Amino acid sequence: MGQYSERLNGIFQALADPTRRAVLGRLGKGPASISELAKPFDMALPSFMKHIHFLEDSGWIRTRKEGRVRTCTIEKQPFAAVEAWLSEQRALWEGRTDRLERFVTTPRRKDRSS
Amino acid sequence: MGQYSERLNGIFQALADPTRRAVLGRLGKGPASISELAKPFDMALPSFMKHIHFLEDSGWIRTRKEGRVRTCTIEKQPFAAVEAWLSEQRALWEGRTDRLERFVTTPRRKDRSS
DNA sequence: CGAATACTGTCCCATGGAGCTAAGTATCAG
DNA sequence: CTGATACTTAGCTCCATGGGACAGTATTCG
Repeated sequence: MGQYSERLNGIFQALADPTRRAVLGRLGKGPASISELAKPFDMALPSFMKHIHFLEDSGWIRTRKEGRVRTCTIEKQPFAAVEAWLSEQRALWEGRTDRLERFVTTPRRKDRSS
Repeated sequence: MGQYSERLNGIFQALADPTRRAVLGRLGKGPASISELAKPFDMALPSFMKHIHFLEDSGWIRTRKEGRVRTCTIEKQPFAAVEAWLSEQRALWEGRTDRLERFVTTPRRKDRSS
């Protein structure tokens, strides 16, 4: 339950940046080259590359260079890790829903924005 | 797909730290006071408080002070936000699994009834 | 060969994160 | 009133992150 903690640090931190989430969104549709990925972002290439490296180091993507083009593909393991964490958490939560009813049964003030 | 982006930044970044994940784990079992939450961590209280504030600012917890004791409770809405993001991502992914088969050799476990 | 393309390496800079200590405030117990 | 408890505020380090500029390398094209 707790020793892949370090891996989760990077996995979640990678998601904490909108550029990186957008890159994952794009890669979810299929592999792409660096410059193709970078195009939508108004950002210098070296800056953008840092995001790519972060995604690669944290395990979200894999990259491979052919000729002068580096192609990126998404990895699915981190999704599983995130889902596993959510499951654990939900299990705790649901193990005590009764005690929580005073808080959650009232309709939340927040929009459900889904 | 992208306008709650800012909220997700904080939501994910909050999870990028093991102390904060542990706090959420603890709070998943029920509300607790600051000092009760802080006890397991070898950390000065002000340092720990930053994590609490981070969790509160990002929406993961709510706190309320009664007398001199501040009690923290977990919020469920960020879970929904994370799950929504995962769903979006999984949808993209699964829309093209065929093209990905060369990378994904392991059987993909579908979502288990969330 | 020479030029364009696609990264890559290096350095700089501002901000923010994560930790600390020390001192302050506000209950609560006696 | 005094003292302990439970935070809170302030201010300080150190390092990581997210951005930039600029120059360099390595392919590919004409």
